[in-house]
This record gives sequence, C-alpha cells and structure tokens, in this order.
Amino acid sequence: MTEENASIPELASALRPVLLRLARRLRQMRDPAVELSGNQLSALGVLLMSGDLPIGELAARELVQPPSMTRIVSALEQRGLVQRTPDPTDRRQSRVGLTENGREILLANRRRRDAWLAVRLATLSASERDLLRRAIPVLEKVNAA
Amino acid sequence: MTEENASIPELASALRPVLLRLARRLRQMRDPAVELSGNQLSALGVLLMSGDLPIGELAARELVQPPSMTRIVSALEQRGLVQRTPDPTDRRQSRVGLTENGREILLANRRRRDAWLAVRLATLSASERDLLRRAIPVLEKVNAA
DNA sequence: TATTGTTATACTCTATAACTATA
DNA sequence: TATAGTTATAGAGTATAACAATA
Repeated sequence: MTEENASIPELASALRPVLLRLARRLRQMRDPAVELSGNQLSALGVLLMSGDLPIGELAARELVQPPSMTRIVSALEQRGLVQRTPDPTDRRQSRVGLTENGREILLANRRRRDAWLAVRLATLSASERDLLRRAIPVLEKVNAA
Repeated sequence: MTEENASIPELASALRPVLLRLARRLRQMRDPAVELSGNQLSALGVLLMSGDLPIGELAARELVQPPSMTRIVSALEQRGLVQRTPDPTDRRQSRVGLTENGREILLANRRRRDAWLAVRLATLSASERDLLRRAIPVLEKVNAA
C-alpha cells in the first residue's frame, strides 16, 4: 500500500485530468485522410460490437436523437461503410449493418490509434507497463460501476 | 510481473478503449444547469493554470483559430466569467483573465466531476485504489512522451 | 392510436477570408 | 508592411417539431 491514507476524493481529482488529457490526444489521432466524424466512427464501433441494429436502437446507444442518427447512417451508407436491410417482419424498420469495407476502415482507424499509444508505451519500463496492465481491469470496474 | 510476455501492442489496444470510455463519461458529467460548452470550460481551465493570456495565445493553446477564441471569450465575458484588460504597452492586444466568479464556476464544475468519479472509486477495494494511485504517474509519463 | 424513421428547420460551434487598429 | 483581434459568412453537426408509413 503506497499511501492509503490519501483520501478517495484526492485520488479522483488526481486521476481525472490525466485520463481526460490522454483520451483527448487519443481522439485527435483520427486519420485525417479518412474523413469520418467522431460520431460516425463511434457508430461503426457499436455495429462491430453488437451486429446489425435498427436506427432507433443505434441512436439510443449513442445518446443521440433519431434524426441525427438518420443523418449519420445516411452519410455512412453513401460511402459504402454500412448498409440498410429492411426488417422482414416489420416494414417500418430497417436494420443497419457494417459492410466489409466499413469493418476494414474502422479496424484500420483503431490500429492507427493503437500504434500511436504503443509508441508511447514503449518508452516505459517493463514494470511500468505491467502496472498499467493490471490497472485495466480496475478501470473497467470503475466504468461498470 | 503479471505477464510481460504480452506484447506492447496488445497492451495498447486493451488500454485504449477503457480510457476513452471512462473519459467520455467524465466529460458528460458537466453540470447541465451551468451551460458551458466543453471549449468554454477548457479555456477557463487554461486561464486558471496559466494566468492572464492574450486571445491569440489562448487560441494556440486550445488548438482553435483566433476567431473561434474571440467568440468563446466574448461569451464568457458576457457572463462575467472572464474579463479583458488592455495591454498597456501594445494597444492591439488585450489580456484575458478569470474573474472570481469564473474561478468559482470552474472549480465547482471540477468538484462535480471529481465527486462522480469518487463515488465509483469508493466501490473498489483499497488495493485496487492503490493500484490506480500508482498508475497516475505512469499515465502522466505516457502523456508527456 | 402508437411507433419507426424521415424531412424541415433552427441553433451552436467551428473555420476561412476580409477588415480595423495598432506596431 | 506585419501583427492582434474582430466581423462576415459558410460549413458541419445536433436538436425539436411536423410528417409518412406501418403496426
């Protein structure tokens, strides 16, 4: 235990700015050549994780209103990154899914950001990297709480 | 050493999504009653850290164009959170600084987000919190690299 | 009638270009 | 002539409200 006397609020206010700063830099590493907005990229990510979804569901998961998601999906569809397929049982709905091209673009973007991070992780000592490795499940727990 | 065999790229792609997700939730904890945009809040943060700055310098630090910073500062000034004071030696410039009210609003916002995080940190075990505590300087090192 | 998704419209935030005033 | 800042204007991106099609 390094200093468990230190209070939880102090840990929070020390951790917050570091996390926000690092996340901001990671987000800036979007490939400027592949012009996808943050929300477009994020929507592709949800589709990769969850498979095909109706527009409304996708909007709810992204905390965006349905009309906004209509726009986002239309833009992605025009670029061939997603496709709409009509729901056979309810003709009001159509499910949105990644195309093969969309999957590739998304994964390439992630690789790019991972590479940026990996370069920086390589400057650490092995034990520092190990510390981060063990911190991951803890951060996940914070996220889930 | 938990498993230093695991490669650096793997660490990067495990760490990235956790960081981004947590940062996103932290950002969403802005007080909706105090309607400050992300960039307005961020500009106040720079002023707190660095003291009074000319508009151009502030724009450069926030990676924003000068006209955008003019708008941001004008909005903050109208709400009494910052004030412009003319530079005595160069009448083209004016320095922007926090007002007492601006300082309070900024700090209140930070306390709010810290509190959100602290509630979640409280669900962890003492040793998990200690792990995060030791991870902070490592994350700072990654940021600086 | 209720629900899914779209279109119409307005607002916010940002950027580039052109301008004003100092230096 | 160059620089600090502003104003004018346009382009993304989002939201609310109104509408169309289907359940």
